Amino acid sequence: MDNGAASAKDEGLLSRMALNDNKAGMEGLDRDMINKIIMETSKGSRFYESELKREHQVNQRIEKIMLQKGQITEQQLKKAQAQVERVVSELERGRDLTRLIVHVDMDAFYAAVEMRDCPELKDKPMAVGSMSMLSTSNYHARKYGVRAAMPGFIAKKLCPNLVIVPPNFNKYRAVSEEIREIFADYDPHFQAVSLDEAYLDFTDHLEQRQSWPESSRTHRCRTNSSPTGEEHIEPEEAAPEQIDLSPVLFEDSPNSSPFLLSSEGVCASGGACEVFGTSVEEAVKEMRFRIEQKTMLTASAGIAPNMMLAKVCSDKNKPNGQYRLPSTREAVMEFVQNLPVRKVSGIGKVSEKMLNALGISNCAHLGQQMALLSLLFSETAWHHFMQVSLGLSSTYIPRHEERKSMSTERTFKELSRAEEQFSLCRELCGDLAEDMKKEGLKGKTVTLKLKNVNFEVKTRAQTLQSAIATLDEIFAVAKDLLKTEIENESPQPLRLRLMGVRVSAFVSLDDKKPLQKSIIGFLQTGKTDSTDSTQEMHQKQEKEHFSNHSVPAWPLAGLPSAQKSQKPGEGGRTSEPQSFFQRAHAKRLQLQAAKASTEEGGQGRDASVSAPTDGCGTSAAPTEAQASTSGCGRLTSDGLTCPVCFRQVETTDLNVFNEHIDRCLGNSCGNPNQSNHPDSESDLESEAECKALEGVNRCRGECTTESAKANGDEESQSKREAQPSLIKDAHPASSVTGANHETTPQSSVLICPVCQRTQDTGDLTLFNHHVDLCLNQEVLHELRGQTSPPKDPPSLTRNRTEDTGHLLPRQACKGKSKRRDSPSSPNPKRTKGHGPRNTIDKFFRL
DNA sequence: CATCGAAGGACCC
DNA sequence: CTCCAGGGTCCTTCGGAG
Repeated sequence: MDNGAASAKDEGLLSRMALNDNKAGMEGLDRDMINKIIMETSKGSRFYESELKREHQVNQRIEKIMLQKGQITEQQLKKAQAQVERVVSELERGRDLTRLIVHVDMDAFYAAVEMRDCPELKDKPMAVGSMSMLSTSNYHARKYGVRAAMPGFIAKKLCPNLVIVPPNFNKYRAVSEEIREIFADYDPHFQAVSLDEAYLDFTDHLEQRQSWPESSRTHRCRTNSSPTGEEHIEPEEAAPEQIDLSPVLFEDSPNSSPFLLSSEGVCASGGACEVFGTSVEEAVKEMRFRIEQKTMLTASAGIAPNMMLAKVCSDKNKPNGQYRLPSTREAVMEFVQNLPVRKVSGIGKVSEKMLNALGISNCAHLGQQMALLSLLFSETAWHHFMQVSLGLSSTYIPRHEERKSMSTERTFKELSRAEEQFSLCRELCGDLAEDMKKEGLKGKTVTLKLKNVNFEVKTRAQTLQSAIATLDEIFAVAKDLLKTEIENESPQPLRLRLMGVRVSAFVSLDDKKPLQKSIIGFLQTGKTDSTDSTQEMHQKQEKEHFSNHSVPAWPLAGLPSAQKSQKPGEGGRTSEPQSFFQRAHAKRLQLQAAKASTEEGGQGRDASVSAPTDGCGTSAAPTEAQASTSGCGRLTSDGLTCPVCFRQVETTDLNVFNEHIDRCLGNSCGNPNQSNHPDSESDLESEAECKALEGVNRCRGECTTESAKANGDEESQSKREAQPSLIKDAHPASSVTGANHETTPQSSVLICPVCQRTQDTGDLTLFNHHVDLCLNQEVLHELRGQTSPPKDPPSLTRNRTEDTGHLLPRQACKGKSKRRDSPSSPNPKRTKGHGPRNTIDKFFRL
């Protein structure tokens, strides 16, 4: 093709194909050269054509939007502007700068782990992945333009010397466990985003930290020589007990006692000590320091008043650094003004391009164009944009909820023969069934995913009456779906390059009555930390889940075909009550913490954080040290040391070594997460158990899916029950729901999660009523700027319809406002207008 | 007319 | 020589069943 046409095409393609130097470690490279190579390598491939096509579609979307934009009248814009301003002030009113949210992110995680375990890789450009796809690359490789999500063969063109190491997830998982233990010390409710990333709320920790003696903020440098031989090289024969491997003072081990510290504090030989201050920065530094000491890997962190900002901040000083954004409106606004929209989590390539087309590239523009955006995008989308532009986002870190689906997919050369396709399908179903079994899942929907050699993806789903879980059951459905597709293509065979099977719409497996768990779970979370309550025991099976999805943020996922039709007057009534609920919970925890610390120096809850005298047994000592995978792969004269079995593996071949680790992990803890749910309430003696319990608490939702398996028969249901207060609204009609409600907390007592008082009733309706009242008061309290103490029971009848009050008053957690009953709202159930309108809801409306 | 399931996408890591 | 992953979540649109 001639240059003109080609370049024009490339121009558009670049946005999809070109490397985006969004990531750290890519400054100052010859981007043009790199892009040229990428293009030349891709040209003509099916993938390339596919991208071209998508690019085209995006362009059409943009054209459409531009067209709509052109038809907007002054009138409309003006009206929109007013509307926007209203929302802004509402959001502004709810701005919360009191929290200290931290986002931690390991640097080039997978690559770093591999480098740590194989020093030879240290000075070479390397990446983890395969010839077809890289997961991550080290900083050395990034200089060549090699980065995550880039196929290996292209990376090789950019950097012929690139070493590609196959990923070993089990190892990363093990390391991840280590850092999570540290995270838990600062926020037992932290949310793990992925193996190497997490959000933590440091607020409580900081509060307690203020009164900590210096000894509690002192940490020892590891004296072991690192495989990488980085810092102080030390004699091999490190301490026999490796006490020096673990930070001197910290919860889980006797080592953490100040006494021990002092004894070692002498820092006899080379064992230097680090003392950290009481500020957030210091606390975060300390955390990073500990991570490095323990795993020999570095992490970066961002400190800000909310999740979205923290995330952006953690990227600021990426390799091994941290950045704090002051908790003042001015600082936040200024920070946001210059923030490129693409940096915001949730705004990807497509969104960026569309916004760019509207002349919006940074958040300042975003704010300026809100009126326009509100007319061109869906409510969910523009609300999100609005929050971003104001530097607002969730200040409450939600724990992960239970998984919603499970799947397996595989890419292969080209598969056109039906028999092979069927057998592959069966194989996938088998794998999936196996995985599901591990977590005790059963689902009603089976989805078959197919991608042909032209990269066109197609999904076909079918929902059954009842949930299934076995190979045969899944295959029976998947097979039909596949068959239909094959027949559909008739004479022509399906030329597949990928096939996947997914199961969703989980239902509580086995005996457990679906419902109750959430209720009980919720109630119990109330006293989650009171270590003695027997309820604790049950709680592990329930996952409290405030239903909230406050997932990070997704702006215009689907295209927001500017529905200008969206009557402003009708708009989002949904508020995210959840936030209130969660806040109530959070607040409660805070109170407890405060109480605990004043009374006992934090014996119960947070023992892990504040207590050198931690009550959790003594067996812990070795835990941190030994568990450390950092010792892993330590090259010795004749091999590597397995971090799991601690045996020498006679090999220098990383792959062999990794396989060994896999085996060990497979045996010992096939499923670390689900393996230790303390079922007996008796043994809490060993620290290990304490930990396990703690893990249950904090992982609830994230990893306890198995024991807590999906509740409810349908998600809607589970959401509905998330909140006790809503229960009363449950439609009796729904047999399922109704039935579920019956399953009242048998042995446990009803304790109001808000006021903490035990309620003298077994009747959930009554109880819910009480909770509602409490909640309402709390909400009122907050809305009034807490000037007025809990006042009389909120008028349950009041109902101002006036303003279509959008957005929740305070922290608007990510979008999802448009749904009539925002799933994230504490009031999950669809209160179809009738019935006692949820009281919480009412509040939001005024 | 409100709800729901299916299909297609965007995004994240 | 080999020519772009896999696991998830959520949003939006659309059409048919209730």
